[in-house]
Parts: sequence; C-alpha cells; structure tokens
Amino acid sequence: MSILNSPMQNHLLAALPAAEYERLAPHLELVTMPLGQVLYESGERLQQVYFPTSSIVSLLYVMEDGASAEIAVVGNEGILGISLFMGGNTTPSRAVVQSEGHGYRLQAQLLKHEFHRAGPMQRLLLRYTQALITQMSQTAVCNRHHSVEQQLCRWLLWSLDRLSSDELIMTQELIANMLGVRREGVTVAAGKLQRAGLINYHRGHIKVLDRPGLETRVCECYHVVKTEFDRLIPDVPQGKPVHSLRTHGQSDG
Amino acid sequence: MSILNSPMQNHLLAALPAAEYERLAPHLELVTMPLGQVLYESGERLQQVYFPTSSIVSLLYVMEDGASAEIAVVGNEGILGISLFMGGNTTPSRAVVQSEGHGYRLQAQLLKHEFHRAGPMQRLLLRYTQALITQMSQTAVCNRHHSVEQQLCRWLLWSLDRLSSDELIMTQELIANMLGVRREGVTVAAGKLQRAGLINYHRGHIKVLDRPGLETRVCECYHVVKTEFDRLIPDVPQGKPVHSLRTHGQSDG
DNA sequence: GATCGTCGGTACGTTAGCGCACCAACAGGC
DNA sequence: GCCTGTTGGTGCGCTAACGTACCGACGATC
Repeated sequence: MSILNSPMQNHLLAALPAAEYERLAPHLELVTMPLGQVLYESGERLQQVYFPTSSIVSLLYVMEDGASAEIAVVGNEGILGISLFMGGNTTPSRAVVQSEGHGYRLQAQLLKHEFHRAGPMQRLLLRYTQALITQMSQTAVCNRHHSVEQQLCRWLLWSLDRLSSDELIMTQELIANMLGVRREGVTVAAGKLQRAGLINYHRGHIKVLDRPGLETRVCECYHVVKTEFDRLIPDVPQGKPVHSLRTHGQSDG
Repeated sequence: MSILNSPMQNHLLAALPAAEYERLAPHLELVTMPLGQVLYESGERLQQVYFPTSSIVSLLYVMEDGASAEIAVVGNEGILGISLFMGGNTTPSRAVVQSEGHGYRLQAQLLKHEFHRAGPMQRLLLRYTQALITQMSQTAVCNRHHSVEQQLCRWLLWSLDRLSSDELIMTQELIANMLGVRREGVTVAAGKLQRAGLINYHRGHIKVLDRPGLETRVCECYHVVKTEFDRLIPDVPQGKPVHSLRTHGQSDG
C-alpha cells in the first residue's frame, strides 16, 4: 500500500490545480517519518513544512512538569507548519510522529512564496487552518466534558480516518500521553471496548473490529470535527489532469 | 472612560498603517454590545465582523445537551469573524458578549476585500489568528490538567487584560458556563480567592484587589498565551499620523 | 531454556468535581 | 414595609479519574 509513494496521497497537494502542483512538485522531498520523531520543538523556528501521506503527527503541548496534552492531529489531509504562513514562525507546541509512515517535505521559503502568490494554495491552506482550529476547539470541549472512554473512541476514529488500514501501532502508554491521562485509564477504557468486541488490543497493536460500534460510543466532538473537515477541505483534485478519479468540480467561495 | 469612542481603541485597527486605516474608517460603525448578545450563532453565515473596543466576547461551543465550554476570548486586541477570511464563512461555535461595552462593526465584504489586497491588514489578521490558535490550544491543555481554581484565575486575568478597569461585571453562574463547570465549583474557588484577599465578590461584581497574587496562583497556561499575544500582535500603531486622542496610548494591555 | 525489558491488567485508597438540595443575603418592585 | 427573583454559600453522597503498587504475559536476546 505504501509501495507507491506520491505527493498526491496528501489531500492538500492533491487538491492543487495543475499549475500550482507542477511548480511545487520538483521541490517536494519524500521523507520517512519514524515513530517518535520530533518534527519540531516548541518555540523552534521552522525550516521546512511537512505534508504527511501515510504518517500521522500529533501536535502536543508539554507542560513544565512534563505532563502533556494533544492539541491536534495531522495526517494525509493536512500540513505541518502553519505558523509559517500565519506569520508567527513558531508555536508553543511540539510536533511528534504518532504513527510512522511517509510524507513530503518542502523548504519553508518555497511554501511562503507560494502562499504569498495569494492563489489557490493560499485559499487551500487557510481553509485547512480553519479546520484545524475546529479540531483544537473541539479538543478543548472534549477535555472538559467527556469521559476517557469517549475520548479514546474519538482518538481512535481520528487516527483511523487518516490511515488506510484498520490497525494502529500504538501502545497504551503513548495514547495516554496524547490524551493527557494515566496509562491505567487507557487500559480500563480499552478493556471495555475490547470486551464489547469493538477492538482487539495486543502489545501495541490495535485492530479495529467494529468501526460503526465505535461511532455509536463516541461523543459528538468526533462528528463535529469530521463534518467540518469534510466541508472545508476538498477531497477531490480541483481540475488537475485527473488521473482516474471521479468528476472534479467541488469548489466554493 | 468610554465617553470618547474611537476605533483606535481596538489594537488591530490601531496597528494599521494610515492608508489602510483611512480606507476602512468610513465604514466602521460604532455599536453597543450588551451583556449576553449573541453576535453569531453556530453555523451561521457571517454578515459583519466586529472589532471590540470596551467589550469582551466569548467564543463558546454549546453541546447537544446544552452544556457549554469556552473556546476563546476576544476583546480589544482582536476581531470576531475570522472564519470569513479563513474561507469557511461559518464555525461550529457561538459568539456571546461576556462583558458589555462597545465595538466597531464592518460589513463582511469590505473586510474580505481588504484581506485580499494581501497587504498589512492580511498580515495582521493572520498573526492575530495564530495568537487565537494558541489561546484555543492552551484552553484544551488547561481543561485537561488544571483545577477549577487555576482556571478561574486564568479566566479573570484574561478578562482583566482586556479591560481598563479592575472590576468585572459577571455572575458566578456565567463564569461557570464559560469554564464549563458547575456554578458551585466557581463559588468554592472564588471563595478561596476572596478569603486570600485577592478578589472581592459581591452579587455579580468582582473587584480584583491583588493582581500579582492572582498571577502567582494561575497556571502556566495564562502566561503562555499572554506571551504569544504580546509576541504576535503589535500594540503600538505602525507609524500612523496620530489623531488627537489624549496620548495615543490609552489602549493599555 | 533462562533472563530481562516492555506492555498491559488489576486493585485500593484518595481526591476533585458533579448533582442535588437547601438556604441566606440582597435588590428591586409593589 | 413586604414579596419575589437573583445571586452566592454550604453540605452530602456519588463517581470518574488519579497515584501508587504490583504482577502476569509476552518478545527479544543470550
């Protein structure tokens, strides 16, 4: 499934019109992103941006006492390094590879330049950023009001949506770090889901057996964010010489 | 204190170069914003944007069961309606006036047009949006890890930073809605602060007696966000011919 | 096969916050 | 004055999640 790598596996890149895509393509560098890799550290000035294809990256805030909390998740639907074009150049959060895979790297200056052409790429990046904002907001809401079990469901579904497989490679310890809860809390919640036949957990391998079942247990936060991503990010190329996909169209103002 | 109203009391407008400011000024409409007013509803397409001057507005998410949680706060440092230039036109959150006062309203089309000139206004709005993102992220972190008392301190300080007074008009019930906790929880936390001599609470009037004291009790979340706002948003006009308002400061921070 | 480190499961006391109920203090209107 | 609605203070039982501790199961390695 990842034998054939292409920048088009990233939805943002895939959504670019041909002219923009051709301009960037020569500069996109395929990189492998191993589990745990820190793409950038809190406060660090960005040199590159990343377009994940088969990997998933978490944005984490790490507190003074070492505790952490996930702020957002970025996979093949998005880009890492929005502070570059937003103008701040750094953020107080850390980006860590949560599910290993591949992605494409682009030099910061090139992205900035493309952004300032104020064309389709700018429009796309801003819409993506708005979707990301919704994800962050909803994370705040979920952290306030929902149980660990519901949050685990949400987290599993968000991850699943960004993978082509139904299996996650992820220890409970790591999930606990992402959610900002105890490892034991994850064990208990995952145990419930397992006994309910929704997932199968075994030493760092989670296999999702019943996705609809997860969706009935998850809180509204998952759906709110998913709906907003679907609304804001086109999942069909915007008129590029279509490879094999369906119709195109799908633009909006 | 609000006898003399001027768009310059809003930091974003104040930071605009003269040319941009002059272009917008004729279209800025002074409005009073009473407590509880809903500037826009979840999913509603925006017709105007607002630049608060003496008012404070909360972005809230309201859940299906009616419970709510504050996502971010916007005062004289910012603007309401970022989804307009981000491209989504709507958001899943609601904007409610949390502290009554004034602000300036601008027709959506005019802001959009100014944004697409890709000049100083665009740069300013994007930087502000990044600051807002930090606020949302940190809200998520705070909701996860910190006690009601710490969150109350953060909330008081965030509000205080956006007012020129040391007194807030705000019932415990409303604060509870913002923080997404029980009213009694706020009562207990506020009671502690009051017994410690930091604030004085009386039927919807909170007077802050010892701001430094609050700052020692607040969690790091407050400081992270404040630092990021200070970094990203200029609080000094960028070389505009200063009008006539007293000193051109008045804006305070 | 024995060893060791990683990963996950379980138990137990503690605590923060919830839901509920109730009441006191106060403000405003009559 | 009196009544009524609003606001804030308190108590109590309950639950979710925490911190801590411990242990078993598995995988890799020697």
